[in-house]
Amino acid sequence: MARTVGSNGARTAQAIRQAGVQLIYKHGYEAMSLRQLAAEVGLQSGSLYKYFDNKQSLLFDIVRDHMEDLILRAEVALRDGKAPLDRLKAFVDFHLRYHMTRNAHVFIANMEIRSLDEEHRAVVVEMRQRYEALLEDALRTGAEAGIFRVPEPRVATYAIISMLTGICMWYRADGRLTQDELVRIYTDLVVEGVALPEATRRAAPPPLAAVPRRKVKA
Amino acid sequence: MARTVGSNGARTAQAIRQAGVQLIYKHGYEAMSLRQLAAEVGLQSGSLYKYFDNKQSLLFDIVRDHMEDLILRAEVALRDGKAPLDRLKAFVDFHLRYHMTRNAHVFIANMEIRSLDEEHRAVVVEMRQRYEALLEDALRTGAEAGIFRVPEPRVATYAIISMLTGICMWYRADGRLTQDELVRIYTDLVVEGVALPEATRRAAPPPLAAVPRRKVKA
DNA sequence: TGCATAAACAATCGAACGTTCTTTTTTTAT
DNA sequence: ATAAAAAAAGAACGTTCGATTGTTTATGCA
Repeated sequence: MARTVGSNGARTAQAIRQAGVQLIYKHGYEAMSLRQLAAEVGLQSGSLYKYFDNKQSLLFDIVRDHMEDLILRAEVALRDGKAPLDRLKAFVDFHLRYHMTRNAHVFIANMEIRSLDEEHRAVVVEMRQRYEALLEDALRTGAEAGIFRVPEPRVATYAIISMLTGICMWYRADGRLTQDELVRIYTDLVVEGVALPEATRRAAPPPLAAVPRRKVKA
Repeated sequence: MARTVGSNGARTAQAIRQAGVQLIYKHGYEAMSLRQLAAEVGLQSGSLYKYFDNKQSLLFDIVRDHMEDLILRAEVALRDGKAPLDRLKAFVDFHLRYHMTRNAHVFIANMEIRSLDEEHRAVVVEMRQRYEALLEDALRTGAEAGIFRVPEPRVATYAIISMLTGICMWYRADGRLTQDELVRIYTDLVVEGVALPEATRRAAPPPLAAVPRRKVKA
């Protein structure tokens, strides 16, 4: 056998990418062998090299593409960013939903940075900083406007992003809570943690709408 | 050569453990080779097997010991736990300082769980749940007492722990902010995010003392 | 229909891996 | 002083890894 019937380069490339994401997610980059990956898409390991230069560049491609997508969508989500509080809420909403949906990609982008060599890592780190700046800017302008209590926007950015990103460690689509409910819970946590009471009461009546808040006590 | 002058089993075991932590932290468990580890402590790779059964059990020993230490110290820190708010603050304080100090251990325990085989992983997961329960209990009792606004203690636990643990991704001992300052910042974030306004104002005047709070505006 | 090209196979390379075993040297205890 | 025990060396093992190469087959276009 050589070229197999119905084979198609674009489709195979796609399959390799998808299987690669899943395998790296499950076993880690180092632990995933190219033979394993090849078997997953029904190829011999050597054939993979039609689709990437080497194992390292496969990882980089996956991470870079993911980061590009993340930044692009985030910028869209915050585009008509008016008040800092709105941008903060939009960021939380976007980040959470994205991380709930792209579980594997996100995990890889966060955990396998160390497996990238110097130059590739530098690129990804720079992209991540660009992404983080979206939140940090909102926090900083909010603090300067006197509606956020954020003495250290950089630290708060790290803290909030860590908190939100953590959801991809345990979220399951068939879990007890819906995406909307989770977004609600996290948004409350973040907004209450960051915004001055006056700001929230003035700017946003009851934060979203549906799920009853402050059921406890009165 | 065979046994080297001044060699000592206990000391070597210690050195192996330490070097193992550093190498796994830097390169990941899969990426760390035993030859690399052996070279780090000045041994031949085969000689390592005097000190562990195999690579897997080295990882497990490191993670297990760390988790035991973590839980033990946490229980001590929360021992005289009175009010939920005090226990919450104590947890934040402890968790942060521990994670700032034991950077590498913490990172390994969090990231290399996937590299453990079934039985070992089950043990570690169980320990982690025991640790998480310390925070979850505080949140739950606080919510039931009506001083916390926490509709989902389990989710809030994940969120808070993720946020706090994230500090070991960027904290450096020689950084701009001191441990005390960081503890202050994070504590404010968490307490404000979780406690009802009445509770904080009544129970805790100005949370700690030193660093000026709410400098922004009035 | 014929042909260039794309797609995949099949075999193989050297290096590195975890692990085992035997031997040698040092230390310790008698 | 001597024997037992401890500590490490060092060689070798079977495997697996990422990567390379040459070949074969299917496809799409002229």
